[in-house]
Amino acid sequence: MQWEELGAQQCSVARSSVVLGDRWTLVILSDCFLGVRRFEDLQTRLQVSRTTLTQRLKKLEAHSVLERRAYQSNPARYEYRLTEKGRDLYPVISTLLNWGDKYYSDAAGPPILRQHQSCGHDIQPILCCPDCGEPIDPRQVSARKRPDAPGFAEVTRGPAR
Amino acid sequence: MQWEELGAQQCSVARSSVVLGDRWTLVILSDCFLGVRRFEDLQTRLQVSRTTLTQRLKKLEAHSVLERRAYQSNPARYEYRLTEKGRDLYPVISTLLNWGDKYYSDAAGPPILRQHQSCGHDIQPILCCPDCGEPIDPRQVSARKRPDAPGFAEVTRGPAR
DNA sequence: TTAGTCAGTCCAAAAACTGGACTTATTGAT
DNA sequence: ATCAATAAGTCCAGTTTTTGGACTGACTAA
Repeated sequence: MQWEELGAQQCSVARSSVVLGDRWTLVILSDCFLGVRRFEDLQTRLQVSRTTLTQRLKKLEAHSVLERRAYQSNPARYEYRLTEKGRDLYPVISTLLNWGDKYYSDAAGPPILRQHQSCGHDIQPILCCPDCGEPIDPRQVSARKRPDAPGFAEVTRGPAR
Repeated sequence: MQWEELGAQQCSVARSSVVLGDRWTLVILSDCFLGVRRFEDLQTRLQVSRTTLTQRLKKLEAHSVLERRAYQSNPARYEYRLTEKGRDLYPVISTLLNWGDKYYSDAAGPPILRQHQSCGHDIQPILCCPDCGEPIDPRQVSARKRPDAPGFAEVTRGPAR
């Protein structure tokens, strides 16, 4: 299956992966959330090849995750800013950061600290239920296909038949 | 820069991307959270090439995100289960699902519904502050480098100098 | 006049991904 | 007893992506 065809799948993660699913995109976006906006800064900080960076930025722009805008002319220079759709990825980047912090940071702690301005604490945001407000325990969430949604192949469960 | 070298970066998202950053891994994990455990089921549902699926499962196992375990012998057959580290990715998959639901689902709504058993509602989990309990507004979270962490190149900000 | 900045493009080599055929061991149906 | 099916892969040659590094064009500052 080709990259783009994945988007036809009946699954929001698959559709999202068309845009986000590669080595660099999430890292680029993470830098965007830190305020990095320029080609040169991204390239220097991430050590990604210029060709790949160009392609990723174009793709993110094409999908309206980033907006390319001139910050000067003569010569024209551009910067990349998160759109609203891009800013809506904050929870994804943030939870990914939590996971990386938990499993891949060294003894001295996470390399980047996040402070909640409202309450002043350094935090790692957690998932909560928007209805009852409780922290989410994954085992308490059951997923089911929308009844009328066209489907995936059935899942084999349990021990061998 | 090569794939694995990315892990040496001083950023948890970069480190996480070594494991998760490709077309297939997030989709595979999403299926794992839906209870899919077998090679054949993953291959059929996702239409990923067998070679790539093999490689991804090996990688996820090597990073202790999935555990490969025999569910029968003669002939030996294996299934893949999320480890605790794998289950800790639930927030990432879940927020990714939210984003895909918001921007890529058709008029009939998201293809997969999630119900919170504790309160009975169909939900899309949101990020909250573990300290004050409030829903997170990204603009209220400031990120800074841990003072003693070895660093990235500085960021260029504002208009041209 | 020269060097530096910035946002890219261009290239050939290397790495990753593809579909499909094949393997091995077993069970269930004719 | 034979045949087809199931399951978890391996193997291969061809295609697609990614890479590092050199290069470009329009400026600015020394």
